[in-house]
Amino acid sequence: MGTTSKALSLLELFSRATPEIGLSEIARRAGINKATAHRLLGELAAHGFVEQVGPARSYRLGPAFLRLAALREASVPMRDAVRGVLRSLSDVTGETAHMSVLHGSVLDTIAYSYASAHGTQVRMEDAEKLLLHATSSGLAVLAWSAPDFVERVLAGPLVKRTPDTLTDPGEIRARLAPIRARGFAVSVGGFEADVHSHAVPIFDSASAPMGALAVAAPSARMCPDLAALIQGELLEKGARLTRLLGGFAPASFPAPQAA
Amino acid sequence: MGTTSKALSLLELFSRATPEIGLSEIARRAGINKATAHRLLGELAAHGFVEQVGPARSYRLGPAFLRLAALREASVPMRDAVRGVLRSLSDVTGETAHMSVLHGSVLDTIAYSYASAHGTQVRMEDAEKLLLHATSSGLAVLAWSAPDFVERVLAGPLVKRTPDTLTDPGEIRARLAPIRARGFAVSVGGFEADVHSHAVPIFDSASAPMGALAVAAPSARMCPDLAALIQGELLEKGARLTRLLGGFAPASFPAPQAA
DNA sequence: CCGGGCGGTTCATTATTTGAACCAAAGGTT
DNA sequence: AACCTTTGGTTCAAATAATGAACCGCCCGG
Repeated sequence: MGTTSKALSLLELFSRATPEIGLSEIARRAGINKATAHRLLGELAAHGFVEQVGPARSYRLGPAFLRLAALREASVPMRDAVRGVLRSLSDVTGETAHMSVLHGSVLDTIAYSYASAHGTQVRMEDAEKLLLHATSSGLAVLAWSAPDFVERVLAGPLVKRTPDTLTDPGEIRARLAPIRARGFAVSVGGFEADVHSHAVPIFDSASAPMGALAVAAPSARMCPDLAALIQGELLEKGARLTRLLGGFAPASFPAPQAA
Repeated sequence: MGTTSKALSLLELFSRATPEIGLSEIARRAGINKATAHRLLGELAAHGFVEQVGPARSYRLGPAFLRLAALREASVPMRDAVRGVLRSLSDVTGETAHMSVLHGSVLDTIAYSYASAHGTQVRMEDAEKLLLHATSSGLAVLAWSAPDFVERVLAGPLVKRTPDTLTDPGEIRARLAPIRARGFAVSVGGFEADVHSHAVPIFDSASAPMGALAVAAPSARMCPDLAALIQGELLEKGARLTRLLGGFAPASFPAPQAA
């Protein structure tokens, strides 16, 4: 791994749960020397990627991301399209909708939308990184991924997040064909207990799955009617989002109008 | 300069005008070897900071900024506050409002808002980086900056962007005291010809100027009434924004209610 | 069919990164 | 108040990683 990668990986340490971290803690979590961490953070800070704050001189993500995210949006409008789709999904289904994009072998949640209807909602604040084998979003992505990528994921350690998490490679592999046939994936309590979620893949311009659109509901509220509603909405909105982002569903993807 | 800084500075090459750049072009503009650029871009790409696109394999800013900008917003809510203030500023004044933050010795424009009123508007798309000596925003920041920082800026090369750009260190120095007394800075055609702009500084939690809030109007439309309106609005909205961002105006800052 | 541009790769040379040991300062505990 | 631990930050010789000229194969226009 290059020096630059080490520096960039320091940025991965920040999360909603830990938005500010001290020097020693960063070095410890990243598994690098304190002096090295200090120098790398200095370089990141010079470019506005991190900044120091407070009397403890803790580090947090810097202001450069405002500018760069705006620039990214200018060249690849995505946020607005995603937001609109999520809003309408959560409105219609009355449940939490979220979108995540593939990053290495995990899914990063980039946006979510809560419904105003119910008191209980599946919350997404603490689910920034989704595991491919443990979520409906992950299964949706795997189902349309290249076989060697799937095998690499299934070969790696499959963390058992909950008692219901699928960790048997064979079982997961067997689930992918039905997902491909129906166009969406389902997970019941695989990531968080008592959460029933549906997901459809979103494709890029090369027809490769680049992420997933999902609706998560409390298991207690799931029923055939709600499931049918969510599935129909996801297939329709997923197809629309893929188009909005300039992507194409592969020819093998089931036609959305097939009810 | 460290290796990491070189990699990060590649990100500065992207702009609204050039959102996608090829490998050779990147190496040329950054003044580094093609092989080096290739390796650095590879590391950036592995973390989602850039991505390759199209048959030409050009590079553009990557999707990681969506996630990181969202995280930055979660720890330092800024964008929403800025947006709201800008919107109301451009509505009330009928002119273009913009916000920029200090980054080294330039100002990065992070957001702007156009008014719906006039056909002619000062456009901000091509003004991502503002020079401190040539803009009202820059003068507003300089007026409340530490003397050694001011001297360092005035010592450096002062680019003459237009015939009206101030480039005499002595003259600029002399302008800062009146700015401090009134609370806002003015620039007439110093950055773009025929643009008349006003700006107030925005302060951070240490009462240091972290950026500026500005209103830019075509010179032809400027008159005493409009100037008075803009000045009053800027002082009020600037004070509010400083507070919204968790900052504090220094004791020396003129009270906004002093009409 | 020939340049000349492109993206990407190789490998010996070189300069940069690295980390143990070291500060001074700031709590916590006895 | 003496002590221990941990904090952010610094130093410098040793070791590792970055570097760039030359090199592909490719595609496009002449």
